[in-house]
Amino acid sequence: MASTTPFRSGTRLAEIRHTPAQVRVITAAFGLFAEYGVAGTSLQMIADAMGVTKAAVYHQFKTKDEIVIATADHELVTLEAAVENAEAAPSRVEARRVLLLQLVDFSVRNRAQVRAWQGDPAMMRVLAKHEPFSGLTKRMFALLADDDSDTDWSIPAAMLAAAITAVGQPALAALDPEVLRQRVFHYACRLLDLHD
Amino acid sequence: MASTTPFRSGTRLAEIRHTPAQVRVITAAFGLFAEYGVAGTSLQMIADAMGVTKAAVYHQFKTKDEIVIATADHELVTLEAAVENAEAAPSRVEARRVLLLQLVDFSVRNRAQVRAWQGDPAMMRVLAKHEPFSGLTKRMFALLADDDSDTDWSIPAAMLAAAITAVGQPALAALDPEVLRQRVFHYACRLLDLHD
DNA sequence: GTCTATAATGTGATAGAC
DNA sequence: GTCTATCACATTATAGAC
Repeated sequence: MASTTPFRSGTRLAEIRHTPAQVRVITAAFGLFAEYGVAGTSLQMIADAMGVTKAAVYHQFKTKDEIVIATADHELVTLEAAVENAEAAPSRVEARRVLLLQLVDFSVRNRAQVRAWQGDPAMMRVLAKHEPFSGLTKRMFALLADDDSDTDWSIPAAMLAAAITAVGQPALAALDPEVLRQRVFHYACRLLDLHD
Repeated sequence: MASTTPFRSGTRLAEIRHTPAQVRVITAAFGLFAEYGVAGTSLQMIADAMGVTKAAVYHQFKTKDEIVIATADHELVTLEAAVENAEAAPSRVEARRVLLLQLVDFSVRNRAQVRAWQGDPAMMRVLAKHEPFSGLTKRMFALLADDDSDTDWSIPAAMLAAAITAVGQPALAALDPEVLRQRVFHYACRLLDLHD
């Protein structure tokens, strides 16, 4: 039976079990969400992309919202690992550096998906009610704002998050990933007044 | 620089005639687009927000895409004015400064709308095929990149555009507009290595 | 300009056969 | 797990009355 789960501070680990069939739905759905938005993606489009019928998709997830949450959880695993790496850093300055590097790396590797992920109202509506997401956001914010000064970090943090996801813009699609990684990291450091 | 401005080749002025009834549709639609996204907003929702029926909305615009384009044009008038003000500046440094100030001011005044405007895939799909928008984007980019160095401005320009629209994030909703304006401008200048 | 009525299609979702 | 078939409802869109 389910005894008291060893989750630390209410934040559940995003290590959720998904069957291979569910992962296929998640992969197809996430790509379509990035291209057409959550509201602009129908179950029929997901089924067509997988080469199956709507009912087959419904056998894996009971509702469309469950698919949205599952795609989010699937990505949150990577973000959670990045945050945990940063939290394990020896100093606060180093922790910020590690977090930034990993956020940039994560965004560059996903590009368009990351941009849609934070821009879509329908996606944000479900993520706002999703504890693992809000918990991760708080931990990231704490890492960024944890310094001696009495600066209000809410504005630069919000601008940083938005600026990093700019890697998904069509105008930058042709750029080499390594160049993009380095230069986005450089400008992100400048935004936060860090040395890179 | 201001003397050589007869360059309106193909770029139509966004002074498009809209009847009062059409403006009422545009206003209602744009608010809903910001909250639910374009794909997540139905004609029924627009009609309900206006207190009329669907057919009354259809009488003003033949298709949903026409409503999307009309809302864009309605906002582009303000952006166009900002670009023209910047282009009329006496120097390149001053032109950039004027453009930045007006972009920030415009974004703060609209907040959530601006964020949805550039984040929604459905909105971007119609704007990409819309010449007045791509023309304005090119003129803004030219103002930002117009300097002596051989720097590639595509990355910081994309990050800047995204960072400015961060003013629409829910976490910053409670902040005083004037504070938001000043601090976003400050960080935007830092991103571009300008003095503010 | 706004209404009622309706067409044609797409939507999320369910039931039951294989 | 996937399929066919179907449901109730919402969607874009049209036609014609007031």
